[in-house]
Amino acid sequence: MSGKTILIVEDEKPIREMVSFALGRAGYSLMEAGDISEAFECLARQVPDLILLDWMLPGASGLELARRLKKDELTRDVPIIMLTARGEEEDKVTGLEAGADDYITKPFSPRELQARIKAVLRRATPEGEAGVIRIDGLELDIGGHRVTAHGQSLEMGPTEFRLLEFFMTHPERVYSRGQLLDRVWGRNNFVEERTVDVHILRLRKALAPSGHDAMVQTVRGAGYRFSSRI
Amino acid sequence: MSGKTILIVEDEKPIREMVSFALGRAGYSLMEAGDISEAFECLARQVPDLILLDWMLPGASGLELARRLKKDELTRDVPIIMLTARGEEEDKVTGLEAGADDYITKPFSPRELQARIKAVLRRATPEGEAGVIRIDGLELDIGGHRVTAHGQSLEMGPTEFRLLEFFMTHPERVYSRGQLLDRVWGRNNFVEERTVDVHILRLRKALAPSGHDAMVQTVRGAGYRFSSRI
DNA sequence: CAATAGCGTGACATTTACGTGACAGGCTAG
DNA sequence: CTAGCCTGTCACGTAAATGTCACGCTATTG
Repeated sequence: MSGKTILIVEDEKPIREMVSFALGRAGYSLMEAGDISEAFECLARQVPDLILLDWMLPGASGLELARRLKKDELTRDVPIIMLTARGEEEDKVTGLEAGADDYITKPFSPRELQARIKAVLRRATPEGEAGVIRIDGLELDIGGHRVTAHGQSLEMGPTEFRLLEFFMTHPERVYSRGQLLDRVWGRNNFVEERTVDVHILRLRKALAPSGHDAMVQTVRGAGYRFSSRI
Repeated sequence: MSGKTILIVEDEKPIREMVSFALGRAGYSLMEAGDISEAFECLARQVPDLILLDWMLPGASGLELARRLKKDELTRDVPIIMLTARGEEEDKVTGLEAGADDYITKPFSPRELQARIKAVLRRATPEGEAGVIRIDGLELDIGGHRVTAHGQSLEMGPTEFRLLEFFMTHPERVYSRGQLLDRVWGRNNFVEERTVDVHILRLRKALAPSGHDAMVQTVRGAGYRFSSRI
């Protein structure tokens, strides 16, 4: 439907074919590469909209490739999702440092993969340019990473900002702590669910000066909701 | 506490019992099937929230069952976790293509199983507009976890909300206290049947401000019914 | 009419869920 | 290196929710 092009760099053929099958059916255009040199061939032909990059590759590692991609002017803005084997948790940190936008632990399901891809593409697309969301006098400038109410600037930490960003793009709906961890913190991380409470508290404190803290609502036994209605 | 229902299809009884024990203690409602036909019996009775599906089954394979489940309208959206023996890597690919959402390699620990189940269930809830059910001026917004009547918000506890949600998705039909305990509280819990009465009372009180409490009707000797007709 | 089973309802103890302050570790800038 | 911010986790107190019971009312049965 969208016709986005995705490059997958993965040396294990079964996985590559599975991904190719699943994404092809989802309407994406696929380019496949089994190693680094093939990857560069593909990149020379067309700059994809997203890159799926295996962590373990013959020759140079996926990490190295990620670094090089992030240095090149042409591929700098192409989001990267790393594919890692289970238990390489430390690698995750290095991978994200190298410029990866997300990562998935193998084995993963097509459904999960599609969800991640959708999420990453949504984050990467020019939505950031246009983005000033305004609800009930509260303004969120995504590009400028700024929150204002009645001209007054509201200060908050990065996590609170992401939380508010998610809330303002998904208002009037309840999200459980688990869902918020998925959507705001990123998937498969090992953060306690109660941590969400603390950041909700911090977000409320940050919104308090303008009185918008009342929009962050607790739904007992269900989760939290951002709403202009009482 | 969530009361999600899980169907396990597995011919090896020891594994089935281990899983059943572990998940039962974790608060899930279990349905067990030893083969394909038993699986269909269970599915006819109730559509579960998740299916644990053994790869090797007598008769048709788990793969075949997965395919059929993904074709049926009712069970299309139910996530499936495949249970495979070690080293069936290719099967895994095929299984995921067939629509499985995840897979676990035997032997697995109850802890790992629970983690996977939790993860899959968390992702299963779709992003799209969860429907708003409206009966006779009473509106139930499932996604927003809200009940309104004529723009006025009606407050109630979590259990009352689940009860009303069940009633509004199954109106015009009488349910016994036992059935309500099964469907709203979840199976295998040890709650007195008379407790249902109390929550019916609380639900009626919550609906009273708009006069919709009359829709919760007592059928003497049989149970309760939610109906717009008097 | 009396006896009885079924149901409504207020009260209460316990459990659960949530808000909140405090704190240690990590990261960054100076 | 140090100071300061951000983050995740914990512990504790409080408010809400839950399950159970007892009592009384009501419909049903004989």
